[in-house]
Amino acid sequence: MTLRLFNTLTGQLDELSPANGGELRMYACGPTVYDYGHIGNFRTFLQVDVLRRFLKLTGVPVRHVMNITDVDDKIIRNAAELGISIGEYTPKFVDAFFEDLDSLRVERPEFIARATEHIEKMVQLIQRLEAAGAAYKTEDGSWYFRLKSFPEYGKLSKKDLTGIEDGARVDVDEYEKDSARDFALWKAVKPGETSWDTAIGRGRPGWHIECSAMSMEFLGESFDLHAGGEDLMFPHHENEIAQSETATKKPLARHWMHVRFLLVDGKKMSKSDGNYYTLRDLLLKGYKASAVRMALISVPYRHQLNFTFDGLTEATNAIDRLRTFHERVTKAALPTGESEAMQQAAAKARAEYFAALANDLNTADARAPIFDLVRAANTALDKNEFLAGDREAVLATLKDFDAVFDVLEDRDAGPTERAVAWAQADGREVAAELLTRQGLSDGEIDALVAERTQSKKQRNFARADQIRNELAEKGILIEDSKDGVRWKRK
RNA sequence: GCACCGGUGGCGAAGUGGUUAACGCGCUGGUCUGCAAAACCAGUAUUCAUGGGUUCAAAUCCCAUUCGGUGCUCCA
Repeated sequence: MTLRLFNTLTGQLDELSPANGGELRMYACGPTVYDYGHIGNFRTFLQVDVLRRFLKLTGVPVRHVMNITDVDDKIIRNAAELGISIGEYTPKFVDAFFEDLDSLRVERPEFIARATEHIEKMVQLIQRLEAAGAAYKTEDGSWYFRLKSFPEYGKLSKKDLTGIEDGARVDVDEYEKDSARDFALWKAVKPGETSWDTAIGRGRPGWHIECSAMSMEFLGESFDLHAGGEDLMFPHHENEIAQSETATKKPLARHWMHVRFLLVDGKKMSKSDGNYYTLRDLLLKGYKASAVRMALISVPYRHQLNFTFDGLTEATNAIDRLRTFHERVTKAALPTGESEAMQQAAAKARAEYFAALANDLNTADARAPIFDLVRAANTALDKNEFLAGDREAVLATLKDFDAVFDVLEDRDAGPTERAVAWAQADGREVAAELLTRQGLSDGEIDALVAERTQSKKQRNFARADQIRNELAEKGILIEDSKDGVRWKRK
């Protein structure tokens, strides 16, 4: 099954497959590590995760590179305010970023490329551009890309810049540029700023050059897919194309994927509007990492997603349904044999699931057949028509579902515990409820559940209900079934 | 201002010319249960922002209106 993915460059759904057979080589823009990641960042990384997981599920090996921008204006500014170097400033946020990715179960790209570790490659690329007549140095020692040297500029974002007059938006600090739209490749050193002493002078890289240099380093001069948030389309990706293609005379990437911004409560997220959330904020409000993952994944990447707390609750409950079902199918005592109906239902769900994802990663559509299967199987289980031979077929379909969604197994305690530990270490307030929930060990719960079962046998329902209520207060829910008692953490 | 995207049940969200408008959450009633929970069953949009048009046929195409969002500048 071949994935048909919207290609920003062509404006249509194009099949995505490795140009040279073998690995699919992709580059996805990563974070600028000047602060903790917010849910908008993570929507993009999660959607790219969906993409790479689906590729792997369909048998396409992936060579995925993500950059870490660990030098830029904001980082320099923030570090300066604290009176420390950028090398002292960024590690905390790099670590936090990867911890958050782990919490959200985002797979690690095969390669992580840090801007500050590839300065030399960037310098070489700028020299190459200079040789091609596309880069020039200004009096202060900065280097710029000459936009006029790349007539195709704007082909990705479909912008026609020919009609835009120079001077309309000239930045007064940049009067030395040949043209107002020429963009920086290298910024001359300023007093007190981090800089590198290089063949093209002392300074630091412009933002766009790192991606051109590092994608070339890890993926070659032309590769299969380049992805990122929609905001990066212009100017960032447009500039990457200009730099790379001018230097190599080859298409940078055949396929471009852009993830739409999310809204929070119907508005663009911003700190001043008070609707700005990091992953940690949500975990500390008691939401599960899996629910955040589910909520951010369930709306297809090309659609605006309106993030709300109701949406997180919905995701939480949907996951509960799936997990409850998964456990039921796994553990139920079943009559021997195979039922034609269930075999077919599992196969149909699987086929529809794959078809939905292959159609431009339609995650919303992909969920539907899985829930259809859950209902059909629950019904069969209730009627004792679900047979032992059906278990494998249904679990196989769930496994394919989870290969992309990755929410079935309850691993939510870890991220929440980490968030709590981080908040306490950081001197932040932690809700008491969150702490009490962590108060009971599995063994203690098992003991209480056993006592309740015993009480029930003795028809001491008062004691049984008392135990159930006590556990409920601590976020533990009990469910009696014909296959025994099970409990789960809310 | 210019450009783009979208308005589908209480909420989220599929579906982009043709069976009873997926799926999830929620809500109501029922079955099951000592009571719950889970699960299942039934109900919950005669209708897809509004008005007009094209067509044998439109949520799906066209026009207008309206509302919301985004981009044009750092931003995932």
